Amino acid sequence: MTGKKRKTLTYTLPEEFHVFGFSRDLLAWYDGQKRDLPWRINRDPYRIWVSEIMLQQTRVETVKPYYYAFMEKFPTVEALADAPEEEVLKAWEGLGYYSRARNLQTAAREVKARYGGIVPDKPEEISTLKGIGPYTAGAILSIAYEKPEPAVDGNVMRVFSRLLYMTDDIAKPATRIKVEHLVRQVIPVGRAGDFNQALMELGALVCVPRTPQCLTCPVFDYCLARREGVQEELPVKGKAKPPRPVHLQVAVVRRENHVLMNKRPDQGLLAGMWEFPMVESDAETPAAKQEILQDSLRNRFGMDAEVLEPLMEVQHTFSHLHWNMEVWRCDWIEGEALPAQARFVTLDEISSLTLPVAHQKIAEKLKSDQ
DNA sequence: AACTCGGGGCG
DNA sequence: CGCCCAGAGTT
Repeated sequence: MTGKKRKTLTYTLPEEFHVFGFSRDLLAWYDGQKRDLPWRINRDPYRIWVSEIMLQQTRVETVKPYYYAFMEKFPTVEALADAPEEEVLKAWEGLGYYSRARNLQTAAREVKARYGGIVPDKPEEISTLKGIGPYTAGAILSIAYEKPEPAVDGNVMRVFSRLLYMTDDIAKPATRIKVEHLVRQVIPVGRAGDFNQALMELGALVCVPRTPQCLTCPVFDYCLARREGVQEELPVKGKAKPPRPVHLQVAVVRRENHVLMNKRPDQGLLAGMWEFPMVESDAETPAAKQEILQDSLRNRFGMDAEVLEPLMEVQHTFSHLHWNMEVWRCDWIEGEALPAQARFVTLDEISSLTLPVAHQKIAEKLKSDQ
């Protein structure tokens, strides 16, 4: 009965918002309750920038240790711009969404070359930098430069959907545009950065996804969803597609005390990271799996190897993929001319390469078995 | 507008 | 287990 399409809804701010009440009460709460976070010690645009990139789709507690290490290693735009790409990727290892790291360095080099190392403070300039989308542009401009720009992330979407009883699907891009227009109307002059952070802080600490803590909410009085008792039904969000299963045969090819590793292409999934060679296959029988793996090693690495026995199975789920990995112990037989992206390394050397978590699981087992 | 792109924490 | 996280780039 209920179709997917719905009449377009428009929202206006209740009168209370216009008399500074909402912004004043939210900021007062933020001034007293804000967390002590490492990117809040000053307003250095580069420090804010790095934090915002790391925080994309990533929790504060996860980011903290990476942030400390990253700022230690790359303290300035120039330090990041001049660093080897491999080192930047290594600093990102385990954090996920690795294109963030590559784009961040690309943008740092752009800032050094085109803007004299100064992060631009104009929306139309900063938005051209790789990895800086609508949210991150608004966050840097408001927090570092006090520009009155909205910074609408998942927290702000949730907070506003409840405040204004919005039933739009927050998974849709059009909804973010609506919320940006609404936020723009309530940014207090001179405190844009704190206000945007206060909205996010509220979403992170009080107006949380499940079981929002309305009794301690500083803007309880303004919330239309709470007024109707529907705060736990909001926001509306369409369901994501389940991850697609992928079956992989993985080779641990040993040659004396070395293991064959392969560097993934510099585009696409896990770009530029190292892995144990593997091949996608829906083969059913062990013999068929062994043959496919052996053929793949010959075709891709010009190598004869014997696929001996199963070592372990590894499951790993991404947002859109589910890897079923069957790992095989293999022995190198012959073949010396490895392609450029492949190397034999010792177990100790593996830890200096940048590996995705799924392959770290394999490396750990090899180390524990030796 | 839909898809790709990681990994972990929590109820 | 499903959901969500200070989203952006590509098609």
